[in-house]
Amino acid sequence: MPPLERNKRDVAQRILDHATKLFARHGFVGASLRDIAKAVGIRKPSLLYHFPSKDDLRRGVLEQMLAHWNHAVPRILRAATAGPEQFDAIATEALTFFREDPDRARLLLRELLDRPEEVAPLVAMRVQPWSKIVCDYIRKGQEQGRVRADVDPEAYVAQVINLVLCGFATHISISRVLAQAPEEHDPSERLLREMLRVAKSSLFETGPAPAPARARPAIAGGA
Amino acid sequence: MPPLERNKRDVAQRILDHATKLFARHGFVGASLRDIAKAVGIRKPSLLYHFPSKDDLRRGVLEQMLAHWNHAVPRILRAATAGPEQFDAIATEALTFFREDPDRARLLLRELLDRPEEVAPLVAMRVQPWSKIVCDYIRKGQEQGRVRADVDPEAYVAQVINLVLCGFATHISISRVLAQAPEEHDPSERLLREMLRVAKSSLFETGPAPAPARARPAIAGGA
DNA sequence: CCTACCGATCGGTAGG
DNA sequence: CCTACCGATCGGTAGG
Repeated sequence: MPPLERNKRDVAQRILDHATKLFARHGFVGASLRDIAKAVGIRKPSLLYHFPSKDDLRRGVLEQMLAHWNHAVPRILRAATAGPEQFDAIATEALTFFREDPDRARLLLRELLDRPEEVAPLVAMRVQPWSKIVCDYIRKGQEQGRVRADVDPEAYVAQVINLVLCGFATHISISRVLAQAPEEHDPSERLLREMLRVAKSSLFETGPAPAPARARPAIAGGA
Repeated sequence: MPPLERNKRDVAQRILDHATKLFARHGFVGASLRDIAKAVGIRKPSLLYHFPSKDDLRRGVLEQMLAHWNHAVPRILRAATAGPEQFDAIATEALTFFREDPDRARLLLRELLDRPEEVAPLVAMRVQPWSKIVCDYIRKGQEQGRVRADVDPEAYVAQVINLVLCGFATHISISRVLAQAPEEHDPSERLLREMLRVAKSSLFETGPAPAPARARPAIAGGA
């Protein structure tokens, strides 16, 4: 690639990054092209050379985030072979995506609020493949009796998405609601642990709770 | 109250209602005073007579919503004496608040995203009293062995708030993600049921499963 | 990548 | 409650 082309791509990348942050923080209408350009260190018309309109920039930001998600999915699914331990692995992996940058959750939530008709199918398309896999595992787990019979797989996945998305997007605010005791240092740790616990215990037949030692002979479980 | 005063209040009320809807749909910056005034059927300067600035209008909208919430709380807490059946009652009651008008969830979520520092303490103040009560019931339930020992009461309440708030705010979008089978009529029913199930089964020691009848003598509990 | 400029729309005011 | 008007800022263009 010629150095000029490379340079152009770098600038576009920096624009996308700063736009992501400002859209997430102030919303699409709340973040002006001037502000974004200033954050990048260029003038507004220069920004409009890379992205012909504000809406083009918005789509670019959304696409980049979904592309990042696509990149994280294989790593997530590699850990998905069901069972309580694997659940922790897949969950931790999925949480990492938003933990890396909470602006992702905020941006996605804003887009879902601002343009449901446009964004929902876009998200659905990206979610469907791994949602399908997770649902299949849930159903298999139900047949084996590991997973609660009353779980509605698709609806369960939707709830977990809600939990994670909203949890990260508002975790600052919700932390404060929680932090009535000001001596607490990082309430988000507590919130994250409980988020995981809720998702997990509502899925599996029996939680990891210390079973009341009913003196049951150990069973050599099949794979 | 003189008829002129009464008329003024009615107009202010209609302004608040339309502002709530438009703020919820397009966000605070995305909804202009002109649009709101037009929806009410008056001109912009007339609107500014009732609410001196756009920010005054925003605070008015937020206050009205929190006031509505305060009005609903006693009804909710009346159903709160813990136990699996009461859980359904209190949950249904709480859901009614957002079901009456999903714009409430959208508005609150937007405010939490736009102005976390300002809104979080405001919400915390309104949530604290009943959150405290619910947490006490959870702890009592834990002592009695009805509620899972590994539940973190405050964090659990935060997760349920997330679940409900985000669930209603984005239920249109999330429904579409779910509705891969187009023959489904109302996916929101499925989502709501699963939302309730997740909240419930992650709280109680054993789900609504037939308890193994341990023939425990009834205890006349003191206050 | 810039300066200079465009019409449109924003929240808000004057004055009645 | 209105008409008329304000400066500021918006997204976007011309032209280099």
